[in-house]
Amino acid sequence: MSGHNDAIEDADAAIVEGKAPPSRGRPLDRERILSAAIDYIDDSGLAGLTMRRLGERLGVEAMALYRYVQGKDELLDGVVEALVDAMDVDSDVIDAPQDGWQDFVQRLAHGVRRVALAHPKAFPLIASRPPEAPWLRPPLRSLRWVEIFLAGLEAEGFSDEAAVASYRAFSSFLLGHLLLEVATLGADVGPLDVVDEAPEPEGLASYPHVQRLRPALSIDTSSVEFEEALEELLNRMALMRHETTHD
Amino acid sequence: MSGHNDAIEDADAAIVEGKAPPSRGRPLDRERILSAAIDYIDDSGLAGLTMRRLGERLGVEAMALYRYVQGKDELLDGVVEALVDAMDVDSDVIDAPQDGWQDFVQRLAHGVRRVALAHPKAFPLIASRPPEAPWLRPPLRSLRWVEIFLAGLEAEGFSDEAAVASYRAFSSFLLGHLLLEVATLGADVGPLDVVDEAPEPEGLASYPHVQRLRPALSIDTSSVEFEEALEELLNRMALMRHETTHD
DNA sequence: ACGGCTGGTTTACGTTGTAAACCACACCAT
DNA sequence: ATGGTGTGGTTTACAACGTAAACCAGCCGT
Repeated sequence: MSGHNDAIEDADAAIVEGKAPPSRGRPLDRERILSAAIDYIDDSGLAGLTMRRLGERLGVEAMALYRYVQGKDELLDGVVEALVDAMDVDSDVIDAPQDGWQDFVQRLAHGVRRVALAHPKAFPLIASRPPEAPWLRPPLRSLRWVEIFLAGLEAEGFSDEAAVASYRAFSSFLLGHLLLEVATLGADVGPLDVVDEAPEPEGLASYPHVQRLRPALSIDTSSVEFEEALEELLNRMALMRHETTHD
Repeated sequence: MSGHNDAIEDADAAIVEGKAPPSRGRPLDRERILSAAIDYIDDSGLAGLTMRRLGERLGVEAMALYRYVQGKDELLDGVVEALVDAMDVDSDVIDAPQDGWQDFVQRLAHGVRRVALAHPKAFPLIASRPPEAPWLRPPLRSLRWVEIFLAGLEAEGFSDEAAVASYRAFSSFLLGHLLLEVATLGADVGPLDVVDEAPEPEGLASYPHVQRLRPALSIDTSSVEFEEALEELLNRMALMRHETTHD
């Protein structure tokens, strides 16, 4: 299995001289745990993530994790929280100066997308765990984000209704699009583990259109489709803005 | 817990005269199992669904289920399959005569939505389980549907590209929108169980827009928002059609 | 030297999915 | 009637999971 267990025991015998603390290096903290969890999900799928295995990956016994995490649920919540944080780092939406709401929205969308694509197997968690506040929808689930979004739009003339409507349109667009993109990226979304490449859907022959268009139905890895859809959305938002704005 | 266990034992004693077979009525079949599973999820959440409990609900031991279902995974697949079937019954998309692709698409959308709202806690399964064919995306995951969709559009002048693009736009729209709708309906989406009503998100005070607009952020139970978004989509599809069509 | 904290391990238990063996009846040909 | 073969279920068993509870081992300031 591992082969570095012996290494650990070696250390166990060799700690006499260094200041080497028990298990490994620094004493483990919540952040290390969360990022280890994400790593694990990224390369072995959500289904395989288990307290014991996560512990093992960190060179520690499963129960050790419970000092930093309330339980598995809380750990998963922590994972989505971490992903969300990664998103705003990745979209520069907090500090970077924005020119116009379109730029802002675009930046946001791309930031979220980058993270989604970077962690295809973890992303669905965002959609599948209930947010802290029920009216806070994935993937924009942090209060800060929603605030920035709404404030940003209103600062540029969106009415309350227009801003809220835009928020909804934006988040549902992003969620749907990214979930589908991510799903065709080898994700095993959900409780199930990797399902090895379905051989050839039975009875394909009786569905001529599907059969003929099959290659086209696979998602393109390029971002062109996303780009176009996003463009659409921006237009739509622009319309919303003028429908109810009063400047 | 139940109190009809005794009833069963009564029957056990009383089977002498009737032809009453062992456990209960007819001898259990896959369909009964699946619909029991859906019922269970509907009123106790996906997380609580367990082979033993499902068996119990059917008046049978857990292992009995394995005669009709390969395992839990296969059972969950069965559940989504059942839901998808329910959708096409519910949207009359197979037999009912359609007048124009817009009507067709609208029917489809509403059929899917009805099922989603009828089973808010089960619907996310559709999004979370990998489809038989990887290019077959939720929520339109049956070959038949995709075929009908594509064929329907092409019959009315959509080019291959336009039809495929429409298919994608449609499914990602539907998925995103419904997932969000369903999520704010008391669903416990995913592996976690019901999380009891978050008390009041901490630090709400520092997010004025969010705070002020909070009621508006909750989804409206009416279908107006869905209707509008769908309308948007139809317009967009109409554009796609003429962009690449050649008649 | 010593009580207490910190960070971890051990042990233990209940619950889950499921393999394997087992059983009871119904049905049928002999 | 008599045995053989399904069919539809139960029993038993086990490994893996999440996690509570008790238990260490060093380090700390006094």
